[in-house]
Amino acid sequence: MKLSTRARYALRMMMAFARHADDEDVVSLTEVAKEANVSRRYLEQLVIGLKNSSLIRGKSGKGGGYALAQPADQIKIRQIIESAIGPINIVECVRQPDVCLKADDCECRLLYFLINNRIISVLDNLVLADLVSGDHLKEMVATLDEGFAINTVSTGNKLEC
Amino acid sequence: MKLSTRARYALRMMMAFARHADDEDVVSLTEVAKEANVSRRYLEQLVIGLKNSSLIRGKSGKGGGYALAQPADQIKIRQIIESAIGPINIVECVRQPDVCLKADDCECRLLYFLINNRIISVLDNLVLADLVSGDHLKEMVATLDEGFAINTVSTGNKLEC
DNA sequence: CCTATTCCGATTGAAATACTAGGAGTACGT
DNA sequence: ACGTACTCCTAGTATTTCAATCGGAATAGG
Repeated sequence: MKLSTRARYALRMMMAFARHADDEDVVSLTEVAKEANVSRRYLEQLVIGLKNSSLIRGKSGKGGGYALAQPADQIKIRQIIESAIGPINIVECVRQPDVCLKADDCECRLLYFLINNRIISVLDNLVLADLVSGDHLKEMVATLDEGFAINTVSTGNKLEC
Repeated sequence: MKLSTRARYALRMMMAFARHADDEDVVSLTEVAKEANVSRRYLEQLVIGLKNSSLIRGKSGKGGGYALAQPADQIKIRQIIESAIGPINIVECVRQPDVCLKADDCECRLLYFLINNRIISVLDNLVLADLVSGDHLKEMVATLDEGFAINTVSTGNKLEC
């Protein structure tokens, strides 16, 4: 039940492209990789998905790189994540009932379906711009119940998120 | 982003125990394994977590087995799943900000925190009894948006869910 | 023509997951 | 007392997924 690095790096990259959206210029993966302290080679293969989903456009050759293909407030977080790890689908049977004999009358599947939809609905209702500015997110977190208070004490030294 | 077999088998087992809750009797893993078409040996190690969380009680020796330790309407789905796979935590930094240097000011973490809470809130608001009867679940699914309609055509021959 | 980049696929390495197996301890029935 | 059918505990293996590396072709700017 973990979100893979593929998804997390994709988000980070998109945030980097969004921050440079003012420049007409593209941003090279070498830059992004340095900034995020991640292997450029790895980002190279993740970025392909983003491009195939038309979220960014690439420019080859020297001085090349990537830039957002759409405004940051029109790119849903879901699109970014799904372009990195495929359709959100916590259990196979949710989207592909044909993998399971009992799928059409399975209580568990209803549960899985609900969970899946909750996840999708968060990701559908947030856009890249929200992630860059953070204000909207902070509001949403603030409206949560007491028991769900976010812990903000960080004492570590690695960079993980 | 998949729900592991550990979690799914744990749910299936709990459903089996819940169905026999009328009998004062316990249900053996041999039976459950046969019913669910899964290795008994594997279930044996999954069931330990359920027992340690006091969701079920075990009875050793011949004629032994397991039974719910609480009424099915007081066991949250979250308890079952967390006893199988540990605390719901889609990214490390959500619960343990100390793994990341930037955790206390990270937009991504806010996003991960929101997703995590959505998942937890579904699992907290459903109980084992809901899973056994299915009515409550069907209601909840029915209230979802059009776009989220559940597909119920099953043509497969395996048992996956 | 040199260099910095995107672009594409294959391969390796590491870690998590799924499952198997051995065997000790416990209780019931005969 | 003995066989049987369980729980219970731990170790090991096999499989799959994930993360990351690598080689190299194509593209474009200077």
